[in-house]
Amino acid sequence: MKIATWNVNSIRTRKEQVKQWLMENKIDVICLQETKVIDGDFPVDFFTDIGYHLYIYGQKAYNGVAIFSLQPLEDIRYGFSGVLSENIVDNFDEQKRVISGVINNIRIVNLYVPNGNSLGSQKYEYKLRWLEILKQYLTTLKNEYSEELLVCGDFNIALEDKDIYKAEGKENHIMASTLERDALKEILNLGFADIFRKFTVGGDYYSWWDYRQGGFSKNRGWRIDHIYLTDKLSQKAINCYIDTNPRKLTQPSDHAPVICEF
DNA sequence: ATGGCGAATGCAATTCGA
Repeated sequence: MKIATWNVNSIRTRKEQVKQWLMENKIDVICLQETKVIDGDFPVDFFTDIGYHLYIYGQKAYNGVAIFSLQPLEDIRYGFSGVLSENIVDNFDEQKRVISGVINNIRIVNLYVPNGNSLGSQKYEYKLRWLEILKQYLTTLKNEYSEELLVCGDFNIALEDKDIYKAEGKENHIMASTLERDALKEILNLGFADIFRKFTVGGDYYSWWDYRQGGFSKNRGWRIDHIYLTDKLSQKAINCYIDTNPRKLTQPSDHAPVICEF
C-alpha cells in the first residue's frame, strides 16, 4: 500500500498533474494540502472517475486539505474540533488545515501547518499556538483512540540543518527557528518516527523549492513535508521517498509528493 | 531578500505563500 502527501498549491490548477501522478504511481491514499477551493467547487468527479473516494475540507482562496482513497475511509474528522472540545480549539478551525480518517485500523491525519511568515510576526505567533493545539490533538488521538497513526502533510518546518540546502545564517528564518523546531520535536516525542529518516540519513533531500531564482534546478530546497508514524506502524513501513518528478513539469506545484510504502 | 514566482481574486493590482 502507498500513502502519499502533496501540497499541490491549488487543486484546480494542478488537477491534471495530480490525476496523472496518482495513476502512474498506483497511490492508494493521498493527502493534499493547499487545495485553495471551497468544497462546492472542488473537482470531485475528476477524481471519482479514476476510482477514488474524496474527503474534502476547504475554503475560499487559502489553505484547504483533502484525502483521496481507493478504499472508503471510516470516521472522518474535520478540523481540530473533530477531536478536541470547542473551548480548546477556539477559532483555530477557521482556517481549514486538518482532516483525518481511518483505513485498515490506521488513522491518517492530514495537516497543513501555518507558514508563519517571519519571526516575531502575528502569523508566527499563530503558528506556534497552532502547533500547541496540534500537540493536544495528537495526544488525544494517541491516548483515547485505538488506531495506529500516520500523521502527514506540509509542516512548514525543517527539523534539522541537513533538511535545508544551506542552513548557515537561517537560525532566525521561518521554518528553521528554534521555537518551531522545538514544537515539532515535542510532537515527535509523543511517539512518532519521521519515517523518511528510517530509509535516508543524508542531506540534500527536499520537498519544497522556491519558484524564484531557479530554486529547483539548483536543488536549493527545504524538507518540510513529512510523514510521521507511531511505533507499530513504523515497523511495517518498507520505504519512504520524495518523488521530484512532478516538480520538473511545466507549471508545477512548488512542493513534491512524499510517499510511504507498506 | 528591500522578494525577481505563482495562484486567487476578479479584471488591475494586491495579498499570500515559504
